[in-house]
Amino acid sequence: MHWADVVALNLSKKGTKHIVSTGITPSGEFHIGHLREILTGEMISRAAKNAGLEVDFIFIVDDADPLRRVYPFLDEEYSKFIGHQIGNIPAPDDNGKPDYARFNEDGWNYADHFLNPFLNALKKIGVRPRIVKNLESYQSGMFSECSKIACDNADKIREIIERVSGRELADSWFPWSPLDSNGSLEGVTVTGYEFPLVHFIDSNGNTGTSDITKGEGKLPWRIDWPAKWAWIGVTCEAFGKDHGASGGSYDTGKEICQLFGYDAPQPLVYEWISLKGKGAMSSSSGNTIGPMEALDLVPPEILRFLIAESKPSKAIEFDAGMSLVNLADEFERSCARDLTAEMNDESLSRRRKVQLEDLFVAIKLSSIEENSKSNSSNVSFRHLALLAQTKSDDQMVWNSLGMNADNPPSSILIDRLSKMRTWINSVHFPDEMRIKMINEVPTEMLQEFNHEQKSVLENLTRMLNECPWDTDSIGSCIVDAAKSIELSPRIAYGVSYICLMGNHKGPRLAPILVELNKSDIVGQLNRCLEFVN
RNA sequence: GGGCCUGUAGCUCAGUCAGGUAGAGCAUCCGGCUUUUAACCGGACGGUCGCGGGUUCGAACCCCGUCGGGCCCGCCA
Repeated sequence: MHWADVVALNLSKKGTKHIVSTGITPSGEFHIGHLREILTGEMISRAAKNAGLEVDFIFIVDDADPLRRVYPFLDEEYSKFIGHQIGNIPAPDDNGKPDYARFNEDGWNYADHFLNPFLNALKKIGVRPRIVKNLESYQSGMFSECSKIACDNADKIREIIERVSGRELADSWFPWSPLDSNGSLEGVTVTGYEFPLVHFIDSNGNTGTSDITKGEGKLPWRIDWPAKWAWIGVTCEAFGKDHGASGGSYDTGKEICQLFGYDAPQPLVYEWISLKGKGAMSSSSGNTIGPMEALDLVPPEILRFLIAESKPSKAIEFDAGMSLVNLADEFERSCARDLTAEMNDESLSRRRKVQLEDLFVAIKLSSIEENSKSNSSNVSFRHLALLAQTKSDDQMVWNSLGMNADNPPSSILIDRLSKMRTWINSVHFPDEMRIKMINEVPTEMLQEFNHEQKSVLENLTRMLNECPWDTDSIGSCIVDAAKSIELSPRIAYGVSYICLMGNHKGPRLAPILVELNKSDIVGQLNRCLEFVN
């Protein structure tokens, strides 16, 4: 059974109405790793709906969290905002400096700046969660009841956190972080509490009060999380393995939740996505790839498939090079198969059947529109990559695929080609997929040349030199170089690939050569010819 | 210190939760096609399932141990 269906099955045992929650702090650029958080939750929601459950899928934006430090993409000017809530400070402009103008005019804040492009990407991926913004929720009093319970039970919560996480909390620790008069959550020490006011002294020695029913501060993360479960009514949440560790925030949250009179949601811990060969994904390293960037390279189904086909416990290694090519091709191949028919084969082993079922569900979950079948273009990415590299004109690509005015390419395919061109022009496109002509003489291969190959090379060099430089003529030249001395054209192609690409095989040659400089090609062949003679 | 994940064909992995004679894709090789889409079609090669014990009629799968790899537990999703 597919992992999403397993979770759905568990949920169905607990009731028919469910709220599946996900949450992210928009403290910087989003990357593919964040997509796992959202898509894992979204796929559980879909599976639960298919199981006949009533499901609300929400995305909690933790914009009440403070800015932790001046990230590499930020100007040093942001140091004065450290400790301030990211939904309350200006967004960085192109130079990483705070954009006060936009902030003052239309409230464009730091959190929105990073969140909005991600939401746009989600739309393209077919994810439409109900957005819950943490900052607003605090300000509108949604957290009031839980905050009161937390403050009233400060000792119990302290006991839970210290016992479960094994960490010792400072004497001054209190389950509420007040905002000081400057709007910072850092360096503030709580000195007293009587509902609804928390008294504090800030880092400058100024005293003040914070009303916990008005969002003049926030609950610390380990309490904030279970408080959200309680007031929203979350019944299922997928979260990263950091929270899932023993003594982590899920463990403490589970107990703290009880104080709010609520049972913790069904958990699902997922593994991280890392960049292949480059370690963990991080927005500060230039190598990271964001959802928006990936969407420029491949159709959105592919990104969904990445998450759907891997069990959440599986660490995913990803890059926008060969990993993506293989992933995309696997998706294409799988779509083209008639899995329903394959599953009906009675002779299959149980395991094989389960495997097919999981793949079937994974593909279904990869479709952008719920419950629609994913469309396959029946053209592999490798193939399309070749065509896109050898033909600068789209129409020539369609012709090559046997498409014309009567049999036009689908909009899916047109989009796919356009993305392929973007990919090819990007740094992500893998070298091994790139068509490359060689300049050096492939001496080792040429040493193996027999008499026939030498003769063909001689013919080829001479004929190409006299050849009009268009696709048909070049094609004829290559063939004639062999045929004129009663040899198979195959030999001529083999010779061409070795001399021009340093390989025994290759893609259709004439359309590539026509794009290149004739004298360069003939020159290369001449150097090879000199060597064999 | 606590915990999680992981080790299966050259590569990437599925299969482990419900034990029943080892699976897929890629790569490689062979064949077909031959003015050739590194395309496509057909086939082959390829694994003592990290290691050692145990349970069982039967273990990649369950239990115990062990070795290797990755990661999380600093109020940071």
